[in-house]
Amino acid sequence: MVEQPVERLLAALRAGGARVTSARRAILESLLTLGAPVTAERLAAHVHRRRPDVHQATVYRTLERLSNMGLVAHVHLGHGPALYHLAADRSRRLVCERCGEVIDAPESLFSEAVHRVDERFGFELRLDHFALLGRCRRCRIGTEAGAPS
Amino acid sequence: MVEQPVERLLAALRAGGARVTSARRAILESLLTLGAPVTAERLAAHVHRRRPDVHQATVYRTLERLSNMGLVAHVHLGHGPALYHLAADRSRRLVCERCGEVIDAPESLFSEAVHRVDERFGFELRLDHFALLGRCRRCRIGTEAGAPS
DNA sequence: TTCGATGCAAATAGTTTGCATTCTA
DNA sequence: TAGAATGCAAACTATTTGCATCGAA
Repeated sequence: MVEQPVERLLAALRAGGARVTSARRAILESLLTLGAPVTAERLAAHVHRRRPDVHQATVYRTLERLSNMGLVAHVHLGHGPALYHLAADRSRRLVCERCGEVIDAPESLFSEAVHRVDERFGFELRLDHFALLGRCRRCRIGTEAGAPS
Repeated sequence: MVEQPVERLLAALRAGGARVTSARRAILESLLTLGAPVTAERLAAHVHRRRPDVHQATVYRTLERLSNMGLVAHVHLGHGPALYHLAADRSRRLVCERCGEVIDAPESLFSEAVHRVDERFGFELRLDHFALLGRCRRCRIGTEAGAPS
């Protein structure tokens, strides 16, 4: 939404041993401008408007690189494409499997469950990796049958 | 593992208005025999051993039908294929994103979080739809960097 | 005897990869 | 100027679909 420190991200890239290219700059600018979790395709389309030469494959490769460096993260929605967002974003995404609405829920709602799983199984739950699916307020009313996907 | 009431599942199918075919019988028998969450491919391979004529597409269509009827459910592991299992199984799967180990955790561990999400957002969380990713006891030791997928 | 189910092949969606070329550090 | 990053096309994986045929109810 608002202009953000692209330079900080680029510096982090460089610090991590990666190279700062114009394609990566454009991709990060778009990611910041869009401001919300986006599919690789939507991100690529946005980048394309200014830089038609930047290929989809580069977007994927850049997102992978950024993921490995911990700068961006992605969640899977099941059948659809993954959603990418800046890793600084600590909220959990509740996604309605019916209408697609995305709700940002604070991490803290799940901290107890995460703790219990750790205690019981020694398993470190990472809820940021996947979307948390379910039904939003509107969709759970009057729709008992026929769960998709 | 052990022999199970295939007939009960077939009866449920019939009761739901679906037809009982030899392909569906074979698929359900395999699903019961395998006894654990399986990919469509692995299930199809198992079915193939006895019934080489049953096509992959039929396995997918049958799984979809069974899902719609609530008899089976599936979880997504991210990049890989979905895992299908009998819906009667109420446990949640913790999947190590590093070594792939699958841990069955009781639903109850998450009931509080589910409740809180409901209270706060009116959102009905369905944790059975996705695998819960993280790191198992072994893998979280000595591996701080480089989270895959 | 009528639709639902199937087999087959082909299409599709999303993502990855090989390779020659380009550009950053 | 070495090696990382890119563009492009092609491969790939998981899944879906169109269509003619078959078979359960």
